[in-house]
Amino acid sequence: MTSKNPDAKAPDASRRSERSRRAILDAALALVGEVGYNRLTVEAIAARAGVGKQTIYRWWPSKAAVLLDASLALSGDAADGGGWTGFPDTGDLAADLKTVMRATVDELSDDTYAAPARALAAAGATDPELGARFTEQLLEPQLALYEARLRSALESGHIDPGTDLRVAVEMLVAPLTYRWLLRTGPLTHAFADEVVDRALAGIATAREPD
Amino acid sequence: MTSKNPDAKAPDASRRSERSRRAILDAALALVGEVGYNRLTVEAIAARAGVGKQTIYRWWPSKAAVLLDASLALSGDAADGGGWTGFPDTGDLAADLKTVMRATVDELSDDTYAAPARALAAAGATDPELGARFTEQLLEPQLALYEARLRSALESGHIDPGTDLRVAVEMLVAPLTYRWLLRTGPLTHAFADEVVDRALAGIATAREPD
DNA sequence: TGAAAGACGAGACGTTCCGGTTGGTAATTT
DNA sequence: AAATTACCAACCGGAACGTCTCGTCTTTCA
Repeated sequence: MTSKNPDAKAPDASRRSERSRRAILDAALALVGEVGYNRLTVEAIAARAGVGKQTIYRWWPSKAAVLLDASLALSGDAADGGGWTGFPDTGDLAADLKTVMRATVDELSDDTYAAPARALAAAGATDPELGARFTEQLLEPQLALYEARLRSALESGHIDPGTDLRVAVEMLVAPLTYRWLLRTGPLTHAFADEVVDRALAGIATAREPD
Repeated sequence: MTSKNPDAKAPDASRRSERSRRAILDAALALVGEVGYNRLTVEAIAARAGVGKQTIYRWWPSKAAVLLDASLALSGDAADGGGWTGFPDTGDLAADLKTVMRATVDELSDDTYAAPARALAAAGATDPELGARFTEQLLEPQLALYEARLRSALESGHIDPGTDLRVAVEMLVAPLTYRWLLRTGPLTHAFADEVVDRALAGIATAREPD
């Protein structure tokens, strides 16, 4: 597992088959939605993709890594397509946050996107190395968008200057993720709105600036 | 796996060996701390406990179920021992919450307790049935304690009467769990304090009552 | 008190899947 | 044209699964 073959022939990336790569990622996404992460096997991915197992093992160290790449490609496609890249900034912080967090609720309720994300979050919780990559590559970019929006609000005086923005971001995002992963309650737009309102009350400046 | 044998002879619980049961739970807890959840096997649990595999399969449907029972026993022991059962209620809500949440931070940083909890949370995220039992039997009792304390504060006028206490509880607990599971930052007493202060600001009454 | 029932420890069994390897094929480079 | 290299397919030991069969021991009941 951990021991690398010293004669490991570094594969030539320039000769890599893009067709196979896409087929593998697509198959992984489809299968994790059908059978779940635990029953997901490299063999099944290879069979579904019409690919030899070796082709998978050549380019990825584990099924978790395959799924991470697949999710990255998925979110990349979403960004290229209709999805937003930047955070809305209409000047109304609460409204902007609700817009995004409602969209997040919808996303987490859609199994096409949620199944692999859930699988990765779970796998990352017990596998520190994978968890680090998951958090860094998928989660942090999202959190950075929130933080940028909050910084904008802070600079325009809507947020208490003493606020730790990182903590503020997590207080917004964590309740949603918590309910989603642990299923402690329904994940609704109303819940998202309530979280935004309560969290903002905790960091807002007492009066409207200017 | 899922199909139950129709001729499944229900084992007679009254004849169950308490000695074996404890040995199995202890072995499961010890092993999950040593090798982690992924490498935890039923065979190893049986060997460590000095027990036949069948004895495990007779009483539990999966290794996850074993670990859940083990964790329940663990938290039960903690409650019987030095642990607190009721929530502190000194009249100072913020102080009481910080006391408990700092203790939670310490608990989540201690691998004896955290390793099985992390494994269960992860397994429950992908296995809805297990997740439901985990949430219901381990999580909800904890959340209920928080909610009771908040209700006390609400009745004594320290909290806005319009507050949804359930949401308030999750806004307190979720950030801690989030950092713990996803490792987005250090899990410290300072973080717990900050969360309490910010969350309370969002639900506190504007002035001290009476 | 003796026999039946049932849980127990130990471990063999067939299955599934893993991770790695080999062989033959197709495609690109030289 | 020849060599290189990724590709697909197939096969191999090993690990763990879940089921099962023993012989032993305790409990229950006739």
